[in-house]
Amino acid sequence: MNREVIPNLSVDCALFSFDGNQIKILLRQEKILLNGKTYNKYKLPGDHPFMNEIIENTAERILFEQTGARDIFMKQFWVFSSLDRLKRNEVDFAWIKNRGLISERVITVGFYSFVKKGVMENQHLIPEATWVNIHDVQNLIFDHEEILQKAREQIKKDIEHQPLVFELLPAKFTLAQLHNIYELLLEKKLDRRNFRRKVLLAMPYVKELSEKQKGVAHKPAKFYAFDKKIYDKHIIHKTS
Amino acid sequence: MNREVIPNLSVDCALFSFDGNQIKILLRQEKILLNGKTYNKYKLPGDHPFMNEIIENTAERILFEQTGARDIFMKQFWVFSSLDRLKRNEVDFAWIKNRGLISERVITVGFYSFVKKGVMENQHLIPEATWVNIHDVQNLIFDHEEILQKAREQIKKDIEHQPLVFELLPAKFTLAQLHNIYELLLEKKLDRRNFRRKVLLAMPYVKELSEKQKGVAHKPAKFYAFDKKIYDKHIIHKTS
DNA sequence: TCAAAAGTGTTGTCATTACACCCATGA
DNA sequence: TCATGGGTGTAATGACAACACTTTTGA
Repeated sequence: MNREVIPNLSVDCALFSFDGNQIKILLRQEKILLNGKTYNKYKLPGDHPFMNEIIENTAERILFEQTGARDIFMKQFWVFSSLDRLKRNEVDFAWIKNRGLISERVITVGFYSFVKKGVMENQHLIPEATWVNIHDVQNLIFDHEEILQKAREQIKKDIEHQPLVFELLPAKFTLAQLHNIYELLLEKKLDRRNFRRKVLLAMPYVKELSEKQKGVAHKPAKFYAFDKKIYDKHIIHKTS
Repeated sequence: MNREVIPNLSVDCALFSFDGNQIKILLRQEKILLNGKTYNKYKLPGDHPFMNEIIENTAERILFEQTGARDIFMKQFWVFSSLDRLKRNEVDFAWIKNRGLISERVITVGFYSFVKKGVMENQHLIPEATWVNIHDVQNLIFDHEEILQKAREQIKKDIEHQPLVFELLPAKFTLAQLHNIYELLLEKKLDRRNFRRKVLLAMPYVKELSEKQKGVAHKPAKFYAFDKKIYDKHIIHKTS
């Protein structure tokens, strides 16, 4: 592969995961040297596309490099082209200069992506990468706060119409987990009973399994699974 | 302004208009010379961003250059980065070479935009630009067919939640025109009575005017107008 | 008086909301 | 036996779909 990169374009990935209770974001911890002082900043993983690489592959490559996992769900959602996005802050700009300035003008394509906790546990996260609870995110470099915010807004829209949340859940999950994820991503309360009914009636592709939770100090919940085949059939039916 | 451009990035604009009956797309007619023959192709207007220009301004500049109009509504909707997008066809690639090859690899950001017919009529369209009925679009260069298609899909989603169609209508319009636009953009029939009721009840920002149509050989329709102030108030109320 | 589009109401169905109690389990 | 979260049903309301006739105008 041709390793020459496109200097004025990059891809940044907001990678989301769900640990059973909370939404987590993958951030890279960056120690930045400036005038003899070290600053700690966090950064969404990103990179420049190679000259002969489509941006979806760039995103895939970034995610693989950070997590060791492939076939992670992802979607481009916005292009950020502000003129000063790398230079709003002296410390941030030092990050660029310290790694050898490619260009002062980089337009970036934001991707958001979802990874299952189980997939992550089988892989080796690189040392600089850390999962941060979405409510504890701070100290982001460049315009990465804005990128993350925009990702969250886009996700709110997208999950209403597409079965994306299953990318965050293990193959077997309980309705309480599903409920929890929707509440966290949409940032609003959903009535538990109405939610269950809606899933069971309006999402025939969420299939009940025979298995139940074990070892919990309350009535064990049934497990469910997302059935892609039923989903595809269902959707073709809906849009025709 | 620094006129150096970003070589590997471009902006392409799918500009929509409504002539009262049909949706039109602005295309540039391109005569391409290859091996002594001339080929006719159509192209969405596009250009490279300047090195110190945000892509939204690039889109604005493109629209102004083509139509002479400013303050046209627009929105970025997707990034197209396929490796062969400029080279799928020998004739298309000749277009690039004939104007001085900047780069064989150009990733493009698609914008869609809406312009009112009235605005256009006060301006001077450049000679190469022509309004083509959306159903008659053919012979597009590069991947512009795909870009246009994706724009139309995005528009279908966006107009369900945002008052974008008013950007296509004159300040005064009839409900029949509004109905017509929705049917054309959504590519489906909408019951006329239900549509009217929904507009009148669910869109309080579509205000009835006292004026009526004149000189039509049937019962004259009332004019309506989009009231942005009421819309803004209404929306703040809805999302809070 | 005709053609053409504007304008208007009702009814049935379905989706959404609000809301409270019993169940199964491990500690 | 208690604490914990799982699981269930009903009634009221609102949104949406289907559907046909009368009105106003210019020709």
